[in-house]
Amino acid sequence: MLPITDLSPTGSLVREPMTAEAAADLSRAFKAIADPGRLRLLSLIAAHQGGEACVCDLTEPLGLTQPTVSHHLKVLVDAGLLTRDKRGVWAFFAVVPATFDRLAAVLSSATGSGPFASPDPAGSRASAGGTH
Amino acid sequence: MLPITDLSPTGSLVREPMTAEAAADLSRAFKAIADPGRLRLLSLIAAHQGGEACVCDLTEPLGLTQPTVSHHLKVLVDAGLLTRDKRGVWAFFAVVPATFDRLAAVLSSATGSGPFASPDPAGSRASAGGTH
DNA sequence: CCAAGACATCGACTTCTGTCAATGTGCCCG
DNA sequence: CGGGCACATTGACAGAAGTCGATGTCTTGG
Repeated sequence: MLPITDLSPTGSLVREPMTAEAAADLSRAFKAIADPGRLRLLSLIAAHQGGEACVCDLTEPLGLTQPTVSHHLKVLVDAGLLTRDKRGVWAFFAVVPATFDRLAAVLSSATGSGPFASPDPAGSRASAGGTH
Repeated sequence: MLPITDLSPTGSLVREPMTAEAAADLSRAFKAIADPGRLRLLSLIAAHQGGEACVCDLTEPLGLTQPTVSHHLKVLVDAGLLTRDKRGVWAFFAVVPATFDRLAAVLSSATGSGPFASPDPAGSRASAGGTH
């Protein structure tokens, strides 16, 4: 129900492996995007008039039924990637750029200082092999 | 088997919705990251000595069996997120920053010019509601 | 107040995914 | 050359996820 508590809960883990809790939170967010239909939904909504769209605008171009589209939209809203705004009979959905940025920051950290950054890209192979 | 053909196959779709093929490619990449164990694996490898680690270094901190860890590593290698380098009896895995950057670029495009960018964040609501 | 439209929810089904035990493969040391 | 070690593969299973038809809820228009 809650979108995402914290996408980088462990700022001190820059040089330490991610905790199981942090990994679970992150995986919840990435699972929401790891679906072809939902990716197309996000793209369709972003490319739509005014950056928002209702369900009836998305059902046909996706080739999925209305309940399925509604289900995917709920997943995206729960993940904090979309906002739902019900006006009259229609429900308008719009992207939340901040959430995308936070996820992007985690991934781009591979070449920066995040959880996927290599402290020593090439060197100190003295103890390579670890405890063996 | 092939890592990822192209993470942004449709550069011209900046203002057009993503194609089904592009969405399928992207979802394959994100599915690889959308798992708590694999996220921790990536983090563990990046934080390890020299930015690389073998299976035996990862089994115990993850709390998963060796076949399961090996399976996850294969998924990550197939997605182009890790490289495998077999030296002697050990197989060393290292992160591929370029792949992370490409995925991050797709997500950060929500506030830029990518597939998730809103052409008109607030305005031109004249035709809001589309065909209704 | 009733009918119609837009969307959400439910129930059921199929497929995908993560996990493990058991086994196979290749390398190294004695 | 034979035994042990690191890792990959296989087969089987439980749980999760995507999809649809049917139905419920709410709003608007007549």
